[in-house]
Amino acid sequence: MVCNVCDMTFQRARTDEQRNERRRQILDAAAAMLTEVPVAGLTLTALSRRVCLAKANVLRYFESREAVLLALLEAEIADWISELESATPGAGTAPERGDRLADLLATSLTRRPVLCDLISAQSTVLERNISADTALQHKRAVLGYLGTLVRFTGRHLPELGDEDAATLMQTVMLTAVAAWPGSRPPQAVLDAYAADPALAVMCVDFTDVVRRTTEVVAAGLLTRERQPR
Amino acid sequence: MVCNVCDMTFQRARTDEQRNERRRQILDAAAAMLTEVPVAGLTLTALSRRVCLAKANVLRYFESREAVLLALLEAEIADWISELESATPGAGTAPERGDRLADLLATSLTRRPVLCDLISAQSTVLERNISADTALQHKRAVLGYLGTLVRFTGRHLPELGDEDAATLMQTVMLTAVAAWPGSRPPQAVLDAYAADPALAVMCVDFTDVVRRTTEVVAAGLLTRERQPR
DNA sequence: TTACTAAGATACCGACGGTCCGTTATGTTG
DNA sequence: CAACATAACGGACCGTCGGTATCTTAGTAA
Repeated sequence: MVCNVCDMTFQRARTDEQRNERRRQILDAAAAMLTEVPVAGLTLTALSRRVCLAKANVLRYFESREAVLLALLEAEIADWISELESATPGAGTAPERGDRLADLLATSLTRRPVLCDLISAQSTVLERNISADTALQHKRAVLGYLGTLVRFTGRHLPELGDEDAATLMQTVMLTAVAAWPGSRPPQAVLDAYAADPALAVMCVDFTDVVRRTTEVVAAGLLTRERQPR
Repeated sequence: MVCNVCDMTFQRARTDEQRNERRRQILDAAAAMLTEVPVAGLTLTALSRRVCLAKANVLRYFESREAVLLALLEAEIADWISELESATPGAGTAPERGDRLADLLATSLTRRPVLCDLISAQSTVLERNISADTALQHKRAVLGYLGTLVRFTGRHLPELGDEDAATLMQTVMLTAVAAWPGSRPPQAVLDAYAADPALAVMCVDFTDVVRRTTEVVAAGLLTRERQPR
């Protein structure tokens, strides 16, 4: 199946380098598809068609559909973090810096729908059908990224201790995960929301929720910092 | 298929009352199963076996598998709220009442794993495969419950305005949804967590996260209340 | 007793994730 | 250049999923 759509420079991957290239192609295709369909809608058949490979051959490179998505998640997190790291903390009072951090997190997450989709599907959908080995490896990777995020937070709000910085980041991530409109309801339902003013509340703005949560939690933690119980 | 396990007092539901009884039996069975398997693992076949009905007959009472779970979700929320309503606000400073509210929410949610499972699966899993009509009806019901929860919060922390009470409850629910260990990883993975101290962090305590988030967010909102930007 | 209606049971559908096995491209050796 | 060994590949296939169509039969009313 020589594909004239995909840029297959070789038909059969025989060296390690070529195999890595195949993995990358699969991940790229998955990422592209996730901009069109929700995580649950990404099927192996469709993915394999996209990379011009038979389904069995996708499973040759990843132990399961979930393993593909988990690998993609790690790549997306790494990319996001490297974007965050390029932002310098800046000056101002602690609340001001908290607000700026809130804005930075909210807008950068909003710009990465694929990442948000994957994170929010992580516990419910992804961590099934995975060998214990893969799961552990993934967890270790995520743990590393979490540490980086906490240090990042600490650099922006040094008045928070390590523990509170971790709490802040944890709360923000949890909120983001839950507030992400995972897979949007069908259009008919959205239309009905728009028609009924009472239901408009249902359409929470993701960016706004994440920003507000970060601001408020940072404020709460800073308050407690000053006057510990 | 006359079942000697289920308490089928009639074989064929012919009156409205009997049909409601069937619906209740189905919901009860689903609730019981959710204490054993995660939402994603509750299959129509298993559910129908449990209520001693053919699969097609379960779908006679609910438009789809998701509709069953959505109906169960509403029932569980209603039950939870009626438990919350029975708690009286009590006295003390605002932060003290905030902490008590945090504890109340955290412990009551922890005691309701089925509710947490369903809420956390709501956007990702449940709101698919539902007619627009059912979706709207469900959303309206949830909206009503949310309003009750916000009023409940306002009664415990009257110094928060309506808007901040809503923000608090929203954040708490979002955090709870995301922190809920949806469907637990396989036992082998859990064992490995226990073995590796660095991975122990992964086992966040749900009750603790919800309690802390509520406390901190309440504190943050109260701070801003006193000194609006 | 008979006839009608709707609840229940059965067979089936397409799509899913995943596996098996025969085929063949491709680098290596004579 | 030809023969070979190997492993990437393709496609047929499996069991299970949610859901539908259709037939059977229980329960009621005439």
